[in-house]
Order: sequence, then C-alpha cells, then structure tokens
Amino acid sequence: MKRKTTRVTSYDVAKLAGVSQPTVSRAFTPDASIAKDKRDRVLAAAKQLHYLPNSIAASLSRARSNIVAVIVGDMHNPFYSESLQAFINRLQATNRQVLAFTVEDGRDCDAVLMQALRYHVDGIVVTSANLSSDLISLSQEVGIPIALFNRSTSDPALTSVRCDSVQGGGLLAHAMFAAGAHSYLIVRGDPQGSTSRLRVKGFRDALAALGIGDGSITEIDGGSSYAGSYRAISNHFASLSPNFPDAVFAVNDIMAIGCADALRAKFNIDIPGDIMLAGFDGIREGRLGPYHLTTVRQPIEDMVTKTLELLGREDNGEKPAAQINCVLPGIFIPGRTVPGLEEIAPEKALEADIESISGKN
Amino acid sequence: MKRKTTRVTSYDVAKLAGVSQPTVSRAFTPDASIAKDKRDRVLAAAKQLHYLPNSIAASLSRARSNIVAVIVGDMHNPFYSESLQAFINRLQATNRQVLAFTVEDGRDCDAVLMQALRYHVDGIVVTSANLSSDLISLSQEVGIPIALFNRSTSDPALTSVRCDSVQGGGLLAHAMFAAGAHSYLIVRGDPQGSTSRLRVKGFRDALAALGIGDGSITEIDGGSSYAGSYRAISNHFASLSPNFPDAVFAVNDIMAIGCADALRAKFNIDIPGDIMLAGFDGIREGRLGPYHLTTVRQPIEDMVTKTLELLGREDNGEKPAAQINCVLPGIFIPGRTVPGLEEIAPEKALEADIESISGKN
DNA sequence: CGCTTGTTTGAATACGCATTCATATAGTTC
DNA sequence: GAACTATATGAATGCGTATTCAAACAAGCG
Repeated sequence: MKRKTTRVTSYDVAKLAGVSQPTVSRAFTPDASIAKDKRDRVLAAAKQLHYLPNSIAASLSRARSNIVAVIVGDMHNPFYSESLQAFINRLQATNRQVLAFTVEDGRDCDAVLMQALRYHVDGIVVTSANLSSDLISLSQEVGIPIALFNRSTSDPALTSVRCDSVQGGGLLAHAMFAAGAHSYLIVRGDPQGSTSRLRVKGFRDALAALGIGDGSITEIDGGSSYAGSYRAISNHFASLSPNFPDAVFAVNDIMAIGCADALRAKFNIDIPGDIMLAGFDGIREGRLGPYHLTTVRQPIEDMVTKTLELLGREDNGEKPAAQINCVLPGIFIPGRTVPGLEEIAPEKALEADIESISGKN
Repeated sequence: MKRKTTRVTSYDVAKLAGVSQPTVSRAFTPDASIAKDKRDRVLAAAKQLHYLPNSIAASLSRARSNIVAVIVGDMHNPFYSESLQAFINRLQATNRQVLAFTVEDGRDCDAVLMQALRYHVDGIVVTSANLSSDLISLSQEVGIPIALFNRSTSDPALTSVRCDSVQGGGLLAHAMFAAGAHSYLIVRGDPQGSTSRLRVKGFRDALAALGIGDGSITEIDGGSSYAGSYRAISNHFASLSPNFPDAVFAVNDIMAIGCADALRAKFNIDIPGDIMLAGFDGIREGRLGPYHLTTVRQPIEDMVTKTLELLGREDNGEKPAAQINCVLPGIFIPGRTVPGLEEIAPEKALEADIESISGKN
C-alpha cells in the first residue's frame, strides 16, 4: 500500500487538454513549434492536475541530465565550501543542478566519481582530490568530461582550471621583502597536491631573485589544515625560541589563521609587529577582525566560469586539440599582517572586509 | 558528430556474457537471486566493456531516485555549510546522492523547490528558507516528503527537526547571570524566522525567572549576518557610550563574531573583561583563538540523523498520525567570552578547539 | 487554381533499466 | 522414482519523456 499517489504524467495532461502527449512535451519546451492557444490549453490543464514534468525521464530520453557533479575534497577548508557554493549558484542560474559529493581526506575519490558517472551527469568538477588514472580513462570511455578545479595535472586527458600559484606566491614574497623581512618560514600544505608545491616555488623563486638565499628560508609541514599548522608552528617555534623568523608564509589562509592563533596564544607574538604573516586563497575568514590577512585571492567566480565553459565545450563534443590548463592570476589583497600595505584608508578597508564576509545583507 | 560514444547498455553486457538483460540487472543488485558463476561472468563482461549501470534509467524504472535534495538558505552563515556538509556525508555513506540548491537571502525558495520536485527526489530538506504553502501542498500532491531543518513550522503537513532554541537561550542566560551580568543586550536575527525569536524568548524567559526585569534588557536587530551585527552593535554602542551593557547575546555565532570584532575594533572593549558575549550554533569559526565563544552547540549530526530518518519514514508511506516536530537539546559550550566557565583545563580546551576546527587531520 | 514553403500535429519509437510472471533446473523428501 | 519445493532464468512489459517522421493544414505566389 505504498506511494498510492499515482503520478500525473504528460498523458494525463494530454487527455485533459485534448491533445497528444508530444504536444504536452512541446508546451514545456521553450522554443518548440507549437500554436499559442494549444500551449495555453496544455499549461492550464497541467496546472489543474498539478503536473510536473519528470526530469529524470527527460534525462533518460534526451541522454542529457542537466546535472553537474561537484566533488569536494577538503571540506574543512572554507575555500572549498565557498567554491562549492559558487558552483551551485552558477549552475542553478543556468537551470542545471548540482550533485554534490565529498571525499574524506586522503580517501580516493574513485568510488565517488563512479557514482557520478553512473548518473550520466553532463560533467564532473573535481576539487582538491586525487583521482586514479583508471577512473580518468573510464570517464573518457563513457564520454563524461572531467575538469579539475584548483588542481593542476599532467594527465593530457584532463582539463584543469586554477589560480596562478607561482605568480601569487611571488606577490607575497615581494610584499614581505618590501616590508623588510630577512628570514622566512614557509608552512607547507599537502605534499601530494600540486597547489602547495607551486605556491612555495613561486614564493622561493621570487625571494631568490631578490637575493634572499636558501639559508634564510625554512620550511615546515603544516598538513594543510588549521590544526596541523597550529601544532607545526608551535613545535617549530618552541625549538627556535627566541630566534624567530621575520615572516611566515602559510600556503593557504586557513593554515595562516592557525599560525596566527598559535603565535599569539603560545608565544605572545604580535602580528605584524613582531612577525609578519601571509596566507593564500582569500577566504572570508581571513577578513575577520583579528586577522585581516594579507593574502592572494583566488578569483573564484572567474574560475567557476571558466571551468563550466570548458566542461560545456567538451560536452558538446569539441575535443580540445591540446590539453587545456587554464591558469588565472591571483589578486593581491593587502591586509594588516604585513606592515605598510594599507593602500586604501583603514576604515574603508574594514568596511570592505565586513561586507565581503557576509554578502549584501 | 556529437557524442559518438554509443553508450554501453546492459544488453551489450548480456550479449557478451551470454545471458539475458535481466540477469545483468540482477548481477548488479546485491540481494538478487542469481547464480554465483553467472554473476561473475556478467561482472567480468561489464568490466571488459566499461559498463556502468545507468542510475537515471534505474530511477525511472524503480520510481525511486536515491537522491535527496538539500536546499540551503543562508550560505554565508557557516552553520549552514556545515549542515550541508553533514548531509552530504551521511547520505553518501548510505549510497544516496545530494542534489544541492541554494536560495538567495530573501528570495522565495519556490522555484528551487519546484526543480527538486521535478527530479522526483526521495525527499527534500529545507534549511533556513521560507516556502509558500502552495508549494507545500504541491509536494504533498506529488508525494515527496519535505523536512525542515533548523526551522519550526505550524504547518501540520511539514516535518521539522531543530535544536531547542528556548532551552539553549536559557542556558546562556543562566551562564551570563551566574557570571554577574546585570544589564543585557540582545542582538536579534531574521525577524521572519522562528529560530531567532525562540532563542530570544528562551533567553528572556530565563532572565525573567532570575529576576532580571525588562528594563535591564535591550534588543537590537542584527540582520542575521556578520556585517549586519557589526554595524548594528557599532551604531548602538556609539549612542550608548560610555554606558554599555554587561552582556551581549547574539542569536547566532556568526553574529556574535561580528559583535566581537566591532566591540574590539571600534570601542576597544575587552571580552569578557569589560563585556561578556555569547552566541548560538557552535560553528567552527567560533572556536578560533581570538573568539573561543561561549555558545550552545546544535547537535548537527543527531539532527541530520533524525531528519533523514523522518524523511525515510514518510517516503515509505508511513504517514505520521500527527505532525512531527523533533526538538533536540542544545549543548552548552563553555568558552572564554563569559568569565568563570573553564570547566576543562584551558590547555585541554584549546586542544579540543583546535581539533574541532579541522577534523582529524 | 496548382504549386511550393512553412508551420502544427500525432503515431510510433527509443532511452536503459527493474520487475512481473511463467518456465526450467536443481535439490529434497517419502 | 514420483511429487514437491526452492532457486535461476528469460520474455515481455512498464517507467515518462523527447524525438523522429510523415501527414495535415495554412499561407504565399505566379
């Protein structure tokens, strides 16, 4: 006796409106060839019967689901929940749906990717997760395009969109150097991912060009998380005390925040008075009062735009001749964790920060 | 010449394995009645052909999609992105997918809800959004259950799960009173939603019972956001100066954080030395070093469990006799924004906070 | 008026799987 | 070995839509 609500189908509507089923279908298709009066009759009948076109059936029939899968890796990093949010908003605006997946840290995203493939989604966005080449070729086989978001890849079968980590790292190095830093500490992230590596590279290369030798730069492993960085920098500074570096570069904002909290709580360090600090990503949390992180913002909106454009292009069968690795420049955001950078009046900057944290409410 | 990848179907696999199509279907169904050797043959053939069962087709055939829609209202409040994350994790673990939607602040979620209904999802979770009664009855008509998350409702057609705002508000009132507060400021949230109203009620009722009269309590409107609260409390305090209240209760954590930032930046107020502060929700941001908010945590995991249980129950046709409004108690989290509450050793509390911010990385 | 062009329409069918039902096979019991 | 029972299998069908395709019709033109 389950689900006695016998579904209303397009046939029911057709009967009531005195037309055929295909006509009902056409009535709900924007550019279909159908007489205005018929469409009106159909829509009226549909409303009367509470008819809702079944998108599942439509997907099957059209061999196109209007669904995009978004696989998010590190949901503990606000950058990725901001990204997910951006994807949802954008896709929703173009009448597509988001099938959302998460992958536990370190777990392979293969199982999850498989799920997405089964739904014959129009495309798959993979964020901060490592996928096996088996799955990549499977997706090729099935004909579902995959795009990496904020990850680069050497696999020619994959499209990727990311922010220019090298350039961004360089911007921060220049800022800290200009502010007078002599000795540097780099707090690395996930050694697996390309992102951390490239940011560090950009940072170090720029310092090298400025004449800062390797002897003035130390690297420690912050595990890509708040807690990891908090602990890593605590341990490191404890062993160093009181010979601290002038500047700390954490490869992302959430780690920089962890560093800030640790330095203040455990070593009573003033930022930027005693030590300057920079992050990367431009997450909203970095704009909170106690931080005002100097950072490089990833242009999320543009990256989302580009990602969806590339996915759509592939989906239309336009196989790119060469691999597409779209790299967008990062945007330097002067904060208060590196001295001498207030380009806008402090009060203005504060206002902007406040707005950026919670939209236009 | 689009999409020349002619899909591999169960028929192709059947042919290769030398069985019928239903046998292929059974091979992929866990508890189906099928001989082991056949299943192996089928699975081998499937692998060889890169066959992936088409979940869309299965949904259509089974009249059950294994998809749950989650509609999130205020994505700028981390509580909701944490909730979304919890839903994704939980559903994924039970082999179901999440179709994620967002609703702009203030916009009606009707259009979005309609989309969800069209996909014939198994259930819809609505978070922090207001839906019209038209849509509610439509969902009834179509037979798709809806559950409200962190929202209560008087509509008997709806199921809801939320945290006990009244009890939680009371807990905070007691804590602040015990810490010696005499005059109170309440920063309200969205006047539309029940959540803010009930938290304020719980807070005020408890204070009244403790002998604090209305004359000692002021309310201002914080607009439910960081920026709104920041500005509201700034304006209010500017007009008050220097006669400030002893205690500020913001109806949610993100607002409390906004208050903390404003009080510190604009009035150089020490928390809790000069003024104590409390929030509500238990978001991760509240555990960051500069805040350590005293708050009431919503038991998200339990709430998610309960929500899905209720959705599933309805989906199986078990129409509840009466409306179900599940209310779970909030958990008092002693922080450092109300004095005298460190029940655990400070260092332990700090460790716990650090972990809670970024999982077990 | 005959012809062509263009627009609507409905009959038929495909999409890919799950399920029902009837049949066939293997296994059990007396 | 007959009479059952349990288990496996395949033929046929349904899920609800979109899309052919051909027929019907209206309009435009010489």
